[in-house]
Amino acid sequence: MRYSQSLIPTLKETPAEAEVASHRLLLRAGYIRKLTAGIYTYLPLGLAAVRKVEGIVREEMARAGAQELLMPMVQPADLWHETGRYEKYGPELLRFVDRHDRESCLGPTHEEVITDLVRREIRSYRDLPRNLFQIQTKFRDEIRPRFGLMRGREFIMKDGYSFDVDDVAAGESYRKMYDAYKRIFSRCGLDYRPVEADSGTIGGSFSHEFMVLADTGEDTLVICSNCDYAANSEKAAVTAPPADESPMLELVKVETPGKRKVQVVCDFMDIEPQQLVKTMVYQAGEEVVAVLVRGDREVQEVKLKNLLGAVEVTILDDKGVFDATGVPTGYLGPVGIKVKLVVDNEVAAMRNFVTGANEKNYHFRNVNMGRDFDAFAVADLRQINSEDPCPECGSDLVMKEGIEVGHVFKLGTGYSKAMNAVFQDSDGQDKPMVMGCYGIGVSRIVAAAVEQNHDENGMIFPMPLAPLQVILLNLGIHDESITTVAESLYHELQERGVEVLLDDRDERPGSKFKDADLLGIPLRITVGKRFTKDGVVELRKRAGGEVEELKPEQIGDRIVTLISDGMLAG
RNA sequence: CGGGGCGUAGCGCAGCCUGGUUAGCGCGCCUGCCUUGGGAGCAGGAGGCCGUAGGUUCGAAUCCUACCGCCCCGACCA
Repeated sequence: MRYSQSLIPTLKETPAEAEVASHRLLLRAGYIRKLTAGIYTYLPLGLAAVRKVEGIVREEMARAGAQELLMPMVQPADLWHETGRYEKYGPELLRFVDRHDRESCLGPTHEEVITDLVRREIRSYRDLPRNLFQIQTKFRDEIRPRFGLMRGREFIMKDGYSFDVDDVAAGESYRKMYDAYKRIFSRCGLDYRPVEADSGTIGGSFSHEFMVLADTGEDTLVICSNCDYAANSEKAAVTAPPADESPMLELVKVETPGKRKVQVVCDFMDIEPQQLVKTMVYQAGEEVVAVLVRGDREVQEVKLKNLLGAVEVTILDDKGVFDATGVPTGYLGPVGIKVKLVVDNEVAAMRNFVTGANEKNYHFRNVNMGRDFDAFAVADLRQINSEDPCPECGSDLVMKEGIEVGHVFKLGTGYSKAMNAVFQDSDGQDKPMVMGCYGIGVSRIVAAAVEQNHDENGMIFPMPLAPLQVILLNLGIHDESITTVAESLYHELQERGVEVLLDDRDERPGSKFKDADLLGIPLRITVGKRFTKDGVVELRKRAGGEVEELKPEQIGDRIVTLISDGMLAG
């Protein structure tokens, strides 16, 4: 590939829209261009990087026994009605009608389509298990696309689905995918962690996310400093403290005029936030629910959502709270509250705490559950933090930011039952297939790799993901001997199967060096003055910047060695 | 959708508050000379419906209204 004939529109200045490193650098290096919010064109180098990820995914999927197919992006609403997700999925599902007024949608994921296929084609337990995947452009009408390829509305995803005869076999399929995912992300040269995760809109009983560690990640992970425990913080179980056995004191009503915020009430009553319990009110589907957590804690809405089985929970504003409870915010409490009440298990273990009195300008002291109020449910409802112990071994936890690049789910029979995807078992009975589903954000991996591998000069691709392996700089376009060497190296490397970009532009050396750094190609060969003077060319690693000076005839072997080393790394 | 911000040349920005000749600057682009190991220099040049529509005004990039688009923070997720 000749630079002079390529579309690699590098930018000296950073476009104003780009915030994070991957977005900034992918734009600057001419890998991607935005068409509209959250929708990008992959330019030749960007596409080449995507193809590298796809290649690794395909190899590992094949190794794990999965087969590739390709499903339609446009899907009939009927299928989505069968599982109830046409309503449930929310506005992220882009719906439209075609010329015949048929309701349709753009596929954000393909459980419905694959299940429809499999229920038609698979009849017998003899045909199971099956594991099918595709690599395809998905569309999700994200509320807020951001960070370039990190969260687009249109993105490239590998999605796979397994079908098994029973839970045990499904567990085996899940494990195979889990292992394949580890190999994939390792081969991509990423620093990642598999973590326990919430299963979200996809549903299902059990799931893991694969998180690339990066400060710009949108998720927070908790990782045990001692054992293997790692989880998404929205899922991470908080260990309930032992019950406080101190005697219950008499309930006391205290006038607290104008004192509404936790800290203000605490200062006024001379207590710590740990002795106060706040009452948060949520709209959960049709119903309104109050949640009790300690004054210094945060409600984890995903946990609340799962407890209530709600599609969505949103915190109510002041007006909503007053309409639902008749009490202004700041004075809410569990005693005599008019809405469904759920309690964090930490609160359930407390004695003699302070809450609002459900009356403007009053709070209670010495509130106790069981005596003063009862709860609909007690559960782990709060956000974990770094002071909490590991739920597995009790050791300290570390919190880190992560980018979700993969997610595996045990789906069970939710979809197969809803869509009547059954097989006939050896005993002659029809049984629902047990499903799993497995996603990888292919285009997101490119962004994540850049987040993890860049410096002030540009991107630094790990060899397996690099769009090209070598950039060869001809610094003497007008010098015949230099050009002869550069051209012959170019041809030699190509013949040896090396992916090489020859910078044959009529540019000054400075520009070529800058662009080479920006593009992040792992190996750089420079043919210039030093060849004229000493007969050597320079070989430099983008990562680390080590330089070797070699005779042109030594380059080919050295490059081949470095590439194979780089492919194995990680 | 809630909160904040921004739309002026391909990119980055100034001008707007306080309306008034031909709308500027840097980078990039084109031509020529010169230069060639870390985004050189000189000279000349092209490129604007100042987001769109309406309004106020003798006069609007500038003031007002609406709409559209984009970015950032939150809920969503590969």
